[in-house]
Amino acid sequence: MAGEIRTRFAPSPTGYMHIGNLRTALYEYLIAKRNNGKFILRIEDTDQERFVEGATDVIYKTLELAGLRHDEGPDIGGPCGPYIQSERKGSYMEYAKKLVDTGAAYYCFCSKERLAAVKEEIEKNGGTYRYDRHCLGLSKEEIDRKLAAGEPFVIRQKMPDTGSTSFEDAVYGTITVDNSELEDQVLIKSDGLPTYNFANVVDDHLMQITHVVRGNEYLSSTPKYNLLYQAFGWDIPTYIHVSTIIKPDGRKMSKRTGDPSFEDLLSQGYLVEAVINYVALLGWSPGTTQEIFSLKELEQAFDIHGISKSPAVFDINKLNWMNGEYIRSMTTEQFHNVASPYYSDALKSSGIDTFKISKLMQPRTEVLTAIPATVDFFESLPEYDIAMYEHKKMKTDTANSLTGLKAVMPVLEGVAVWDNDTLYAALTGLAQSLGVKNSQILWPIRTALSGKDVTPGGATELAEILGKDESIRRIKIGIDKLTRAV
RNA sequence: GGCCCAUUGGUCAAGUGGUUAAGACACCGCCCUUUCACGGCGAUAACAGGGGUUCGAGUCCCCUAUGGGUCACCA
Repeated sequence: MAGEIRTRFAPSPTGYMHIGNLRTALYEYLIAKRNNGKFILRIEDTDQERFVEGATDVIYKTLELAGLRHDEGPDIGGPCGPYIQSERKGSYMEYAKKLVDTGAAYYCFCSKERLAAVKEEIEKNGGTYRYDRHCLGLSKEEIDRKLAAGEPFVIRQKMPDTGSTSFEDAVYGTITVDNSELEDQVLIKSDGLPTYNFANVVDDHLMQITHVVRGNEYLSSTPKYNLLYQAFGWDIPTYIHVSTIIKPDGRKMSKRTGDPSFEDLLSQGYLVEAVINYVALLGWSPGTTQEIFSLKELEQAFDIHGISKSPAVFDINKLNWMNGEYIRSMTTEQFHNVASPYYSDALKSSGIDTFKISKLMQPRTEVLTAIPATVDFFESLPEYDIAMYEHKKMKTDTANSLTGLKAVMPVLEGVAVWDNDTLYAALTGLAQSLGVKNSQILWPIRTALSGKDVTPGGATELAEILGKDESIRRIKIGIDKLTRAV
């Protein structure tokens, strides 16, 4: 383990994996892989009040779906277990007491009521509340007496009275904060469990984490962590703080405002690979113009240097494009596999060759969920307005559409092989012999076949898929409609 | 409010004192074309503002503005 790069993903189980979390996990995974290191999963569940049933399963499932395999974790074990903080609670108190012994921490018996009162008083006068160190001056005897009497207590970190604390961040550089800004934060809560701030440091050390990746909301508490590392005499990890992912309106992505989680995106028709690729590039640049990266390629290319400091807007447009790129790079068979669930049962049992539909759909699909509404007309001809036959650029109107469709009938009846090429040759031949533009024949047919103004493929492609009988039936319907109107 | 951080086109972003300030998405136009897409070509569009330092500043320093974070026995 010595000398090895070790990163960790340390979510608290809330039951919702938002995109920012996913990106953090991804970066941690990539840093580990890039350096032949280990990627560790640790569950931070020290907040009993926020416990959510089944939430850890969401985490396992997401990592697995995303392909971010961890090397150590609650489900697979490892040399630094247990990997669930609530199962490690015994050791935190021990470490906190070590700090008490060296004077880097102290017992505090202040009630929440007293703290609240002090805070209210200070804020009433426009001041900034910070714990007033009421218990710092307690004598040894007094402390022992209170402890023996079973009084509830917390353990607080003692911040230096003077000077300042600096730390290095791989993204933001050197950051210095005046020690007077630092509060004597709680390390051990009155329920005996550690706070996140403390458990995090202890566990990162015990698990020999070398690179800590987290959201930059932790930037301001990092000096306190450094002080803890120093008090213990432990090595300080490389900090990598990443910016937030925001929405076009500038607000943070959140579950509350209905923003999609990783799983939501998948169910909205995005491919895992595309989401991973997109998220990797949200806040990181490879320094080249390459944009399409498989996870394997990211493992090779990822470099901390390319992480950006400023927040990134989650742009669904670009994700759409990227999803389309992934779809287009598939083989037809692969696309057919992912598209098939979006074809209705009725369509699949209609005798229509859905593989041919997939062929047409592949270059036209960005998001899988758009498929049903695009192919519905294959299943049954929708009601449509004959105004659709009028098209300026195609030089069609209801009158010449009607004559066109009538002229088309015998050609279709007589065609030898019912496929796109043959049909196209026959119909353009017809147009030529009639002295009209191809579009004047093909546009009315496409309209009659689909009843839609936009279709995935042209008249003859649709005709091939619909088959001779159905195509002719639909064209007759078109002729009827037009005849009644003219 | 104190402290910390950020700011290159609408969006993602390259850029580490000397560039005509890349590339991509979106948008717009043209080509291809049996609609739509795909593909190809092209156009519009940016260093937040002001002071310095320097022969020279998107790059370094200061101020201002705007945005974000943080100030819990939450993580």
